[in-house]
Amino acid sequence: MAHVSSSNVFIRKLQNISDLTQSDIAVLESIPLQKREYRANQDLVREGDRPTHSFVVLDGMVGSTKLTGEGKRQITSFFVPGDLPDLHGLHLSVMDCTFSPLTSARLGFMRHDALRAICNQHASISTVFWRSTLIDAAIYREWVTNVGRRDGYTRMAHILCELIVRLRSVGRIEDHVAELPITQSALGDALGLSAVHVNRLLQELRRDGLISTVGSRFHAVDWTGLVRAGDFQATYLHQMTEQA
Amino acid sequence: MAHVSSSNVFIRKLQNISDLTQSDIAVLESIPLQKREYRANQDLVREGDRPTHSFVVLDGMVGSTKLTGEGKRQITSFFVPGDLPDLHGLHLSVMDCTFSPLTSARLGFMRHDALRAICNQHASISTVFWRSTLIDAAIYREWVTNVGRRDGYTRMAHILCELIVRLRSVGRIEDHVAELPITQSALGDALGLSAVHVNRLLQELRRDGLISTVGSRFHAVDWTGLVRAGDFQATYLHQMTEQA
DNA sequence: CGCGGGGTTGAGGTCAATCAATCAATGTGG
DNA sequence: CCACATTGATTGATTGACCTCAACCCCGCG
Repeated sequence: MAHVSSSNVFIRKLQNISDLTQSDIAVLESIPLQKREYRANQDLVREGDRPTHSFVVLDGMVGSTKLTGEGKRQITSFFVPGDLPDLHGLHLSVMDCTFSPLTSARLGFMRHDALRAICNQHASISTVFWRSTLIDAAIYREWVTNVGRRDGYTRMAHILCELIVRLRSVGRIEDHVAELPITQSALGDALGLSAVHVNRLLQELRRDGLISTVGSRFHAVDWTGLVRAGDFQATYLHQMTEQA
Repeated sequence: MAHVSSSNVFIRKLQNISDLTQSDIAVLESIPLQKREYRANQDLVREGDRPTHSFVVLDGMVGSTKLTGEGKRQITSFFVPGDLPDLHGLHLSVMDCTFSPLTSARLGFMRHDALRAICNQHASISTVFWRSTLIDAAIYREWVTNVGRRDGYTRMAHILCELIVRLRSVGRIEDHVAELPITQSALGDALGLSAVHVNRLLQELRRDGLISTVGSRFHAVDWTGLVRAGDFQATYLHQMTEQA
């Protein structure tokens, strides 16, 4: 099940959100990547940390999480292969959230000083990185809306749509089948719902013929139905190639 | 009731989040500002638009809002004087949310091409702008958490704390009294709550001696109590000068 | 084999939504 | 200047979405 392009998934993602010249790509490929493997729930970067590296997701899924004073966890965003979850650390010295893998994951770490040097020398790359963080922000905005104003059923369908579109854009999906080995309780923490309720919502989505699951494989049986049920419009993902 | 520094509130805000050199400031001051007045709820920029300008809030409050398919409104963030709500338009061509003033407001519009030119010539200013958008993103993250995992009472206290800190950092607050002429239903749309419930929560906060209100003036009678009740830590605002 | 994590199910409780009135403040046209 | 409309705040009663608690099942694993 080895995927093509291990370190290149990151370039593929950036190509998805902007036009890169050949020389840009060459520069990006030259960035030294320190690769490491993680198991789920091993914290990568913690709230309060002052990291010296940012990382790219090569395989698996990562979540940015926050804990409330009451000890409840909120996942504020998912990150899929190609994403740069904590790129903002480049200009925000102290982390305001924790990053942890939601599945076993392979990550590539890049030194901040190397990234800064590249940004200074290559305005176009600086812009791409900026743009990447802006899309993250757009996703956060959508999540505020999702959690704040959509009911559980819609919310769940919405997040599945988002994941499927994002995974597809980096070639991690054939047809409408996504490999999502995340727990229902992680889904709950992302949606602001309890794990129990997540379970029932998934049953409802299955009953309505929108999805089917085998183990950790999610199949969007009725994609247009899922999109409709999830009140989902992909514009907030700001991809260059529009998804169906 | 005229405030000092009309167009300079924007520079003051940027100084709050980074070190600016005198020459940076001179450049920022040279940006042509087209000033305009708005009344509450007049849309400024709409979801789907491709704006050619970004704007700075000079007076009043602005919200970034989204509508769900069901017609429910979510405010995904508040913006106070000095803020650049749609600076992301510089690198994200099509807007994924609508900006509208929540109070009567005075705004200053800046041409994108002028901003891009400045970013190309002054790396430090480009970085400040980037950083500003990253802080917006950090606020969105906190809002996801607030809406997703805190109960109404805490949520309300939290947002009041955020507003007070942000307003204070641009000199819009004496003591702990904030002028917030926004409606309770706008507060509800920001918190993912109904206007009715907002009303009851405010009563509770008053009853508990945390705030008092006279018309649109919010007074944080017991600031530390409010901070505690709101589970509020200002680190996510990434201000250089730590607030008490 | 026993343990533990994750998924599933049922029952009961609660926070907050909805519906519906009332009231105050403001504005408007005749 | 007053009848009337409008907007926002407030209150009460009812409903419902989702939570919590608690059990049970399944499966992989030491």
